[in-house]
Amino acid sequence: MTDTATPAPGSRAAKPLKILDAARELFLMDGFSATSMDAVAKVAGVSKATVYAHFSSKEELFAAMINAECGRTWPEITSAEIGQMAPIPKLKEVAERYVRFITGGYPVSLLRVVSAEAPRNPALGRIFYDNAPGAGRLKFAELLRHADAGGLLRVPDPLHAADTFFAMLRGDIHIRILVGMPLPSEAELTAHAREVVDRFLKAYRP
Amino acid sequence: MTDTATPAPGSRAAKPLKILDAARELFLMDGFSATSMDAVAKVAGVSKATVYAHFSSKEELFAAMINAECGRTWPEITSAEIGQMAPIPKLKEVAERYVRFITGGYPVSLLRVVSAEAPRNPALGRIFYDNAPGAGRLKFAELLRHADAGGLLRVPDPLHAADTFFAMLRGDIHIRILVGMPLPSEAELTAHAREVVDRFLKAYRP
DNA sequence: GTCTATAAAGGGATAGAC
DNA sequence: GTCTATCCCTTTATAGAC
Repeated sequence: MTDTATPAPGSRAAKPLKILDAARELFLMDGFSATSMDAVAKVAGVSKATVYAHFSSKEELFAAMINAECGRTWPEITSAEIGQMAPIPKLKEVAERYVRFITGGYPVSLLRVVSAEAPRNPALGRIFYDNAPGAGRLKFAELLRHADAGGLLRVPDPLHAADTFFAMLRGDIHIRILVGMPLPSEAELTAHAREVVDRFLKAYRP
Repeated sequence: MTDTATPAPGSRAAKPLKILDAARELFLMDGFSATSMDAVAKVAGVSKATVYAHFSSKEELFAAMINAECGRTWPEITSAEIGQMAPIPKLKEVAERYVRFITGGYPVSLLRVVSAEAPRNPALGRIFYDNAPGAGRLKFAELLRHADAGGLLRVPDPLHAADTFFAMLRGDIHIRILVGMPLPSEAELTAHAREVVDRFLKAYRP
């Protein structure tokens, strides 16, 4: 299974990776239909026949790209060092990280293309969901269960509370970014995250 | 200005409307790039040359369609009869309507195509935002200002609170639908709306 | 596996008749 | 305004040489 390791630049398996890189860049920027296999080949620095030697169709290349991106290790919104914090700083740190994460260009682009193709390829939507938002909510619900057990919060339905927490953090901002409106300033983002944590604590206070 | 009224089926201006109808159907289903002008002409029941006689390019037709859709009267989430209700039933009614609205196929499709084209056409994103989510939040913020004045809630930033309210209602559900996952049952939707209203009231209690 | 060259189909847009 | 027919380019995908 040496193929799964990152290959050296000159090695054989370097080309499929270059193709996937090019596919990511173009599909995420222009969407599925507006991206041509010619463009992918050009950006990858290979011939179009080589692209087809590794991915039998445009649909398959797109699916492979989405799978690869969803399989990535997403930034650890709820990481190990957070586990050691006290509950309230923990919430604040998660909020801060999540807001930064969802306003990043890359997750926005990924959501855009996945949602655009979802009517024709719901399987990819499911993969995206399970790996990105779905994974985060499960972890965070666990954190809320602990906060409940510790008596800090009263959370009868941790999964729904996790959804509410992240939804509040996305707020209006996420939709605005999705439709191409300008990003709020860093200060506004921080203020937003803090306000949301305060409201969330109040809403789930015992 | 007789052109602005709905023309009779046989009249001259009926064709531009048929073209716009076809454009809406196809663009919302397949996205901008995957929709061909041939298909629009076919669905509209006219020749392609006629399409170009009214809309000088594919981009212009798309923009005209988005403009027309955003200019529509959106369902009155905050309508006149709601204005007569007591504050809490008012919130519940708005919540119920909003959840039904955003889970409808049509608003989801519109958001999908607008967000997909937003990187290349931010002006359309702005039009969409100002007419749909943007208009709703302004109205609802007004409602919250009244609730604050009446002493029911304590809302220092009504606009942010309105964003929070709608974001909580979108919750995880909106993302799931965007990426093509199945809709929750009617009962789940109702339970969700009620839970959110309760949490919101608690979070903004004086 | 990788290339160049090309097939076969479909795309946006227009000319010219009525 | 509306049609038919067509131009010209791009697209996906493959054939065949190395």
